Amino acid sequence: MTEQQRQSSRDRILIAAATMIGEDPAARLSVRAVAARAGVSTGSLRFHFPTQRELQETVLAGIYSMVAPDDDIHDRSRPARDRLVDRLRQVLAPAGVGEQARSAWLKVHESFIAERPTEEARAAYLTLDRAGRRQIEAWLAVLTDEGTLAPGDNEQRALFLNTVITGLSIQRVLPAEDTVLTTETAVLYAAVDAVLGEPAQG
Amino acid sequence: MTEQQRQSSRDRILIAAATMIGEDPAARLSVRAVAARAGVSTGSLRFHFPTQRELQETVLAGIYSMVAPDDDIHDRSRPARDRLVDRLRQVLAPAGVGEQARSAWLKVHESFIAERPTEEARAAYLTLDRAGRRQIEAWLAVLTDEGTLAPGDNEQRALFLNTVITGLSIQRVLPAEDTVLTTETAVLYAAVDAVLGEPAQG
DNA sequence: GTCAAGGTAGCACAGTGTGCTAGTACAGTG
DNA sequence: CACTGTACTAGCACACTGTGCTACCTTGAC
Repeated sequence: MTEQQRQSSRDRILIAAATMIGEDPAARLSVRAVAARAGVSTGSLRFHFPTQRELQETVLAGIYSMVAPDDDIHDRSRPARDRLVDRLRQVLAPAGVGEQARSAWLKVHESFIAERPTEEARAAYLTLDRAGRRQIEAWLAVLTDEGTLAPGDNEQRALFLNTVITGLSIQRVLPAEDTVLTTETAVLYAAVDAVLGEPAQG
Repeated sequence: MTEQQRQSSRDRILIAAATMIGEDPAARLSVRAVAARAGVSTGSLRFHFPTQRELQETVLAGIYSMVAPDDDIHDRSRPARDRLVDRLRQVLAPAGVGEQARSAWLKVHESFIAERPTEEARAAYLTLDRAGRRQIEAWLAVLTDEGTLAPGDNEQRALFLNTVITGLSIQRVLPAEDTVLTTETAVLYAAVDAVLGEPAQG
């Protein structure tokens, strides 16, 4: 039962933390709060997650790993902003978190920045980047079609959202106070609300 | 001597805090540390600066005003969005363009990403980053005071704008189709409009 | 003199993250 | 069977954090 116990305890912590984030995206995820919520001692929590940062990053990774199906953008039963945020999260997901994010970025840096990139590398990046923007544009088109998003320059909007995504992914690599976990969701919604024309308010 | 006492005590605190920042830009400016350094009790510090944030902002404002006067943000003869965009451009300026941007980024990369950063480096970046956000927040406060910007969570708004700035500065380094400059302005205005609550449309 | 402010000192409280130790359950091994 | 090492848990202790509160002391006005 050791294995089951280990899983169940670690999972209980993660579930508790994720739930707390779900209830309040700005939740602090403090040691004692999460431990109490999970019905676990602080020591046990420390055992599974040696540092608080580690816990928060794991939770964040968990949120992003819940992949939604591609056609999720069409699901009108959910608010458009939620759907769009989910899609953007999917774009952001490969960036990873913590150490993973760092090594992922190192590759990008190596290929496109460190040495003045070759024309070939440049072209490769451009098509990749353009593909990302087109993808975002496609999602926006869906929302426009269903009337949720006012007709307008979706290319421009996609460009804007893409910039926000880029900023967020870099902030995952650079040092941060607590994990981006608490702030990232807020920023994503702010960006989406800006595009959807709703009052941008945190 | 009341006036002199008040000034000297308040000033001693500010001087102590500024000195600590000078010695170590990553200083945390905690209540007890500053109080001890200024030769003052924590209670006295609390009296002059009811909240710790207030102290930190005052110190930062003092430092910033020496470096760069930001009068332009007050110029009501120009639209608020233009003024704010200008200020953000100023933040973005040190990032440079083209080759300059590349080498500037290389330094950041070297210090904070390439090697897993030391705790010291981490802290240094954090205070730098925080200072930037506070600066943006200060500008937003001006707009709130003059009634242009609806009262709200300016900290959150600053966080959002900061993310956009980060994204733009990286996009200056990464390969781009045409000059980023044409699209950059549009993105900046989109972000600013999002914060100002105007219909976000380029 | 009396009184009220303005300012100071310093403790108390509720938090925070992390380290440490004692104890438990269980697998593997003699 | 006993023994041992490992995985895990519980819970306290420590050194911090920011803030509220009370007691005390000047100092100036009346």
